[in-house]
Amino acid sequence: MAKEKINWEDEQVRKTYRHTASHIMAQAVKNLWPDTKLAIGPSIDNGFYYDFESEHKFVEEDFLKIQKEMKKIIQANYPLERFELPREEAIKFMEEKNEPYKVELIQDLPEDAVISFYKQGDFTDLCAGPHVESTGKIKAVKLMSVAGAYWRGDSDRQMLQRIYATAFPSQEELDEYVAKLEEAKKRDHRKIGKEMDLFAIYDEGPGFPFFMPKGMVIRNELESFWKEEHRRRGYEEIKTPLILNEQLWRTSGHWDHYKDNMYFTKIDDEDYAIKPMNCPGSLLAYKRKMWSYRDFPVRMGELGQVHRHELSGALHGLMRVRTFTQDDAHIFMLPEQIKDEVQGVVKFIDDIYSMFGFPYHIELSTRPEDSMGTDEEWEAAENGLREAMESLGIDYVVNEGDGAFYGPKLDFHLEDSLGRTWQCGTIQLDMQMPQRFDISYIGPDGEKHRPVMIHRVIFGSIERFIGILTEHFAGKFPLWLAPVQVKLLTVNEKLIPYAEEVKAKCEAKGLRVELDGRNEKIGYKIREARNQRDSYICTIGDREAEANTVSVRSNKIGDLGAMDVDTFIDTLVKEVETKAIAPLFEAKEEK
RNA sequence: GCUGGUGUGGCUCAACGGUAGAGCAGCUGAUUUGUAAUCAGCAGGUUGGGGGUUCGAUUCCCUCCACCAGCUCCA
Repeated sequence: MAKEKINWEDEQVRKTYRHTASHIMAQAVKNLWPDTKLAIGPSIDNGFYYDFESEHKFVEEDFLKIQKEMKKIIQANYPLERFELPREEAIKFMEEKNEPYKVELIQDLPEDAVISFYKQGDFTDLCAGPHVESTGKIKAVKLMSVAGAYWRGDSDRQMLQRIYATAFPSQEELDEYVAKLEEAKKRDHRKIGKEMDLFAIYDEGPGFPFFMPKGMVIRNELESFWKEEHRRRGYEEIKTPLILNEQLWRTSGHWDHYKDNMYFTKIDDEDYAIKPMNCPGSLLAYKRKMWSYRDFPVRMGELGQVHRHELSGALHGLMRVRTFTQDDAHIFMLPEQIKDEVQGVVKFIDDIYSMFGFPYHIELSTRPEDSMGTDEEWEAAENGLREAMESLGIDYVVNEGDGAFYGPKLDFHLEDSLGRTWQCGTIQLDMQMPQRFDISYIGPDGEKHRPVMIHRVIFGSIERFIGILTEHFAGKFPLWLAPVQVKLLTVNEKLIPYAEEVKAKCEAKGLRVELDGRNEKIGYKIREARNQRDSYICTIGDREAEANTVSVRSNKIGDLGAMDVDTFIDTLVKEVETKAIAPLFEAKEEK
């Protein structure tokens, strides 16, 4: 059978294919609800969407109906025909079709733009292309979800209905994708957090997470690790208060640029604010004494808890909360030290992310509309970041207008289980706050000069980073972070004394160990330990007690068989010390 | 904040215009157990909050809150 070959690995091929699918979906929706107005319908990472305005509220029950209509269009195998129109005719064409969004799109095209359309059957859409030759080429489509989306991404404008869908060259590949999605949902940190009892968020405090004992283990390990890594790299640690007076926030510019995200309070009739960022506190700490250029760079680290009033609809488990701890640091330095310092932090972040095997990408966020400072200052700061990146030879994408109000930044984005990206690390170059707080150092000339300041985080926030870790490892954390490193299960009560001995040996070596000596069947205890994702589950029966062994199962690589207790413990200690993400044991041969 | 959806005991879910039911977890007892659930009993919910319609609402309506998806925003 002559099967047409599609190079699905090619991103451009996938995009073209799904873009055509999006036209088919638009046509189907127009067929079923002719009053619908069309906005835009691009392909995206794992599929495509189309934005509609319609009296009809699309619900999931409509999906089958739309898919059926799409099937008809696919079977009709309409060719996709491209044609171009001059601007005025193009506008007239879409006005006649009563498509105001399309008219607006055309009007906003540059004067010299080629205005092209694609026609399939009796459906025509404004489109730059390209497309596959005919609708029959599309083999498998599935509508995924419907959600609101602002026209042109502007929250002041009309909200449209966006239907998300995906398309694949075969039903098998589509099914595989859907199955993969289902699997990914099981790694959701909110689900695992509940199952493993790591953290919880209650109605009493939306966006204000509670960390339970097992979650605290992870958190404390991360923080100790963080402190150690920073000591090694020449950082000093400070702690600044959660509440500081309003004047400070006026000085810092937060009052003018960040007020909507802040919480306020009064003390003795004076106005105070709860800190949404740590930098003003750090600046006060800097100002406590005179600094010499010889002191630079000064690196002041702080695990600083901040509170931000995030929009209710934006909250998401530990990923976006209203209070979180930033693993912050502020670096004060000479202008000529910018490049080295930025590069140092980029490498620092890369070291940490690589250690966990996290894939990430970097974005350079430039000046936002609501910001302070002059164009020259911004340009200098943006160039500073650019140069540091370019001489490191690391790729980045530019995210226009997404910088902090005080400076541009390099953002490090990590992925969650569903491929959504979350900004974690960031390096922000600040030319503003040093001025606003009038900080200085004494240069070699004996005169006062203004230092440059970097704000930076590695994890981003402890909370978000734990969310990413949880999803990446599906709750099977690297041993050094695992809440329960060793779970001992006794086959019967007579074995408890031996199990206690093993437990004491583990504890003596600093391992987190739990003993389940309950009068339950071994299968029951194993099931529970596996559901809790305990790292090493050790079964202890008469055989083990006699030979001074434990029978071990790793939550990552499965059954390891019986092994000598001391060997087992020593290997675990090594696994913890090296912060390995995989067991140091060999997986046992499959029978 | 916006659009749409959801909200039943600790967890996962069922039911219904006539004042809620199961499994798991918990507790008690029996079972002393060899690699993903031993058996029995007990206890646990004014069905997210408030208001309305109704003889009667958890079920219908309104409103607030929270959660989910997406948008906007962001560590």
